[in-house]
Amino acid sequence: MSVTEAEALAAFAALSQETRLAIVRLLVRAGPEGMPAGAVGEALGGASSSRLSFHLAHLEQAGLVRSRREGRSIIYSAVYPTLSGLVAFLMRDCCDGHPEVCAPAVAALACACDSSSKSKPEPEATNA
Amino acid sequence: MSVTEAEALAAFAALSQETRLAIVRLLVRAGPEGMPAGAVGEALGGASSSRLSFHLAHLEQAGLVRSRREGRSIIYSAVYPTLSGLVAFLMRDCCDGHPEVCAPAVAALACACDSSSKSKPEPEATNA
DNA sequence: ATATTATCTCAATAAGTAATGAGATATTGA
DNA sequence: TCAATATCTCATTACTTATTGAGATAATAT
Repeated sequence: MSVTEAEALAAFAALSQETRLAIVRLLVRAGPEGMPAGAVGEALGGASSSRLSFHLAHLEQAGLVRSRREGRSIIYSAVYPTLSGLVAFLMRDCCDGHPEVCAPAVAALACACDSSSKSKPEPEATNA
Repeated sequence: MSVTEAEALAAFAALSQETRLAIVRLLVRAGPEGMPAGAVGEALGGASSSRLSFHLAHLEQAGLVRSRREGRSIIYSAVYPTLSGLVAFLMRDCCDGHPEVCAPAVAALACACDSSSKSKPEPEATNA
């Protein structure tokens, strides 16, 4: 759950690239089960295999995604705890001296996660 | 409050550099009033003025900080709505298909912002 | 074993980003 | 106006990162 500065830097760097940000968004939406590299490439509109592999490896090294082999495919999935930790890292700093600025961020989250944060207080599955 | 993909990419790129991340954290803690460029440089342990100016300009272009002239100093301050929007951007994607993964993120925020999110449901001051 | 599918690895090239140092601009006080 | 303070701008150099294409590795089916 806690993210070091080095980890945050790596994660931000990974997220600051168009292809990688698209991959992360795609995998986050794909859910914990993830999807094979080939499907990611197709969804991105045909990225070359080497390029795709490069970005997936970068994301994996940054801890934003993970992979597992399944048959002849390699399935990639988002690592939700890293995303949560990144948010916590930013907000922790944010709150440190001026808690009042956190309200809007929490409000934004509460809005986006309306059904989960208000109706489903169930224990998390993939959090760190 | 809404952040486009291009804005998110710019913000992530800005946050992925050690000096700039340190600046943002410093300014976020400095509060809405901000602090002069020179003080930022000193707090960072003596960065050259050109280097500091370069990074501050980068952050300002990414919408993470803003500046105003005050006497002979230029005061920089964090733009909280961009940070909130960035969080909302990530979480919006996160929630889109799998709301259950948001719970940990919200919990992390609620924990970090305990006093503000639970005791002070006052209207936000700097949100977009 | 061989062919096929799926993905990774490597080397080369191209492009973008950061640090440095010199100098320019703006504000204030003598 | 002149000097001092505070910060920005520009050019150079060094470093890092992304793309491409060829080829290697792993798993499966015939």
